[in-house]
Amino acid sequence: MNIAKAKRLKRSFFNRPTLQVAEALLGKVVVFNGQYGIITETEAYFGDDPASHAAKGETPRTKLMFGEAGHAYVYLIYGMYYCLNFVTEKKGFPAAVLIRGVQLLDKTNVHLNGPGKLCRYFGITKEQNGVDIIESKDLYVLDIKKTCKFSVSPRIGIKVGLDKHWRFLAIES
DNA sequence: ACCCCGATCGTA
DNA sequence: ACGATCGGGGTT
Repeated sequence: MNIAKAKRLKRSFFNRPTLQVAEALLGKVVVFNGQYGIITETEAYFGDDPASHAAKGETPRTKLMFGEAGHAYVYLIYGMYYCLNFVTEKKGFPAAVLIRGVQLLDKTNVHLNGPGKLCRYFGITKEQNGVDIIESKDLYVLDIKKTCKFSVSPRIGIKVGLDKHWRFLAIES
């Protein structure tokens, strides 16, 4: 895996239908402060889906989901865990992809399975909320041009929108 | 000012 | 199965 030659994902990658982005992010590498994680699990939240934070309209917290694609949306959940999302689709349309799991590049035996574990290990907090991952020197995603086999399922930890199979899980090789 | 609850996780 | 822990957002 030639990380050194890998290029960052451009805004156009994120500025398209959220389900496409959620699927395409599998196998890409999220980078934060020199730490590398191969994305293994994602979930899509967009439009008027009742499970989305933005379902009831734009608020101070959710305004990022309505903003330009390619920004980080980080929120605190259950008073103790942060969750990392990447905003997708055109400005004005609320959408984001939740990063639920990564495999560490340099510790292949460590699998951070769960959005809270991922942020805790990487040290991602509210500080990263709103970061432009196309321009940031600290937080971005590398395109290693790998296509993944994957399965889909309902999203985790929600009580509504369970009819939508918008969770994408890379199949172990 | 108050109340409810959540895109989770570790322990039991 | 359940408790920890706290901010967002709606209601009084």
